Amino acid sequence: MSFTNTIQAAAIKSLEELYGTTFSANDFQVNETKPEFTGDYTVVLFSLLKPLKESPDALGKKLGDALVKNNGGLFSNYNVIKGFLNLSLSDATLFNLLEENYKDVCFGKKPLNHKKVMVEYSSPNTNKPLHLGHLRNIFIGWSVSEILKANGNDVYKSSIVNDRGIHICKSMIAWEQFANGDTPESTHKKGDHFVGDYYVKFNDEYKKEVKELISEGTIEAVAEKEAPIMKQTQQMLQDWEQGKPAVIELWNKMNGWVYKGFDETYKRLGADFDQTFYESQTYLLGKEFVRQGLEDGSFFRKEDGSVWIDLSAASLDDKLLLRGDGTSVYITQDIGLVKQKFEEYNLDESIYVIGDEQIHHMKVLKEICRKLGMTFADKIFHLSYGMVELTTGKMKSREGTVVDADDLVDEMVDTAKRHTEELGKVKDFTEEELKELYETLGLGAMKFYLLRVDPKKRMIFNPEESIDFHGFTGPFVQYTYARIKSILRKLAGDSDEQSMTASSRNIAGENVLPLERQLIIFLEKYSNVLSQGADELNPSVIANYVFHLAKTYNSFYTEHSVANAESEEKKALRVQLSVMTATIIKSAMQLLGIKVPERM
RNA sequence: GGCCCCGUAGCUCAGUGGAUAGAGCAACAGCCUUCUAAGCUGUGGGUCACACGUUCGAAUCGUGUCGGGGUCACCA
Repeated sequence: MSFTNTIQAAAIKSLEELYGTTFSANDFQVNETKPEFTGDYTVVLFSLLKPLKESPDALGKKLGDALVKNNGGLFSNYNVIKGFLNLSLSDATLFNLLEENYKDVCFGKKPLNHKKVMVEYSSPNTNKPLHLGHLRNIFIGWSVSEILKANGNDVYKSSIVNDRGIHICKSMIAWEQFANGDTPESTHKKGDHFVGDYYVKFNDEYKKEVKELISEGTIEAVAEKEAPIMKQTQQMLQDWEQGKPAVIELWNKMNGWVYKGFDETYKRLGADFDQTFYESQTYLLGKEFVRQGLEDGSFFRKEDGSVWIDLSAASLDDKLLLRGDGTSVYITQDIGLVKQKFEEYNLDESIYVIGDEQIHHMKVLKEICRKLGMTFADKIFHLSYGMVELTTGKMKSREGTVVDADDLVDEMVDTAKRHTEELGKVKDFTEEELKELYETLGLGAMKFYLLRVDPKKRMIFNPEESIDFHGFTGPFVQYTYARIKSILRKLAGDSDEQSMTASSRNIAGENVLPLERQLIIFLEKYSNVLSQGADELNPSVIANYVFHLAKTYNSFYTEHSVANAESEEKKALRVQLSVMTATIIKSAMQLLGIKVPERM
């Protein structure tokens, strides 16, 4: 229960004693007091005035008096401005809050819900390397998984690899025709980039052939179908489905190159999966499923042999499930996979991290499951996130405006290196330590940048201005952490951390200063933010919180000294505040997949 | 055209019923002999797209208009 709720419960109790009727949480609001007013929490009185036939001032005074008197010193005093009753917490309350929170955060409080959830994310095609869009997807998927875990759920991270289909054959054909036996090893290229180059090569060649045919008098639509390289590709897809050994061998070889490249990138990004599904397997499940559905009359066949489902009941159009020639379409494998997921893992929820362009697709998938009486239809959740666009418009691979994931990471790590060298604070670091620090900072900046925005919203990335290292950024938060650790290292010289953080209870005589008060109250909110992040499946909630926490600490830090505090008691309090802040920063950043350095 | 999402400072974004709408960047002015200046403090910057409505109270809820995007494939 959050502290706001505690206060509301106290207010309800007081109101009931004062007026002899019952009240509920919906009758009035309790908020945090705005900084320009005195107080910590505010009871908004307006909604109570009419039913109680009171004036704002009279009600404020009655309720304020009662709250101060009846809660064992919870509040020190109050003030009433217009319809707002502002309550100030007593120092004793603040110490208690800190103490309780300290125990929860530093020694762990396990939340209650215990759902089995699968989070599917990344889901790349094996014909080209990962790009900026994948990065947003990967960071959101990974972070949401960790946030759900931190709230006590069993989470399986999964990925579906789109490893078959005409687009995969395109890069295969191009390699066969133009590579002269080159490999990633022989060209010293990362496998996914190597294969991606042949995908581009295919498109160049295809365009050339179409143009040639048109110049020979073929009309465009025909030329597009008749271009020799396209016909060869279609033939290859058929050969693949029939399992022709040479094609399968090539397919395995090239996908192997791509996986090696992906693994490298995932490793660097810190992304991991408990289960990887392959479309080359799930599409067979889907086909089998369609066969059954056709038998029991859930689906129908048109004259050309294609198979459909009627979704008019959900006011959607008929949906194609299998082509006339028996090959499967995009949604066919999805149906196979959804069934497999729920049957094998007994899930309470299956979350798909997919772009918002596929909202309709996911709606259709859900509707198909529902129509087929699959009980898990309502446990499918599409976590749709907005596309990442560039200031110059959309990313298009054909126009070469795609921001490559590996390139961007390299660039960020380089920038981190440059900044660090300019500041020159870690000259005593070894090569290894420096390398690690640059990765921590570069990736931290990038992840924070992509996660601080609400996933649902589209976001715009300006490739000209590189991602910042100042202000509302990962490195800002990392820096705050490093500064705290620096203080604690110095203090650890005279006493160990245990006794440093022992207790602030014996400082009751001291006044808690405004900046200390602010920190204590802000720290208390963390557990709420955690559950909010899980409820909304939204890492940006965490990112925003941890930034404000760091900001609050920095203000405190510049005003008050920890090591040279006015008294030993003050020092104990400030050490405890520092330890708490560092612990929460580390934990929150971990949920975003961001490491924090001891020094920077 | 139908359905869905979005519109808040010059830019990138917070803020889903409460007080004078906030941050970061950019601009300007200050702060390092004291725990790390990747920091802190301050100044300027707003018709919360527009209109009407609901409410004691609306950026937030409802309706409509305008503007931007997505989608409605035998592409994935």
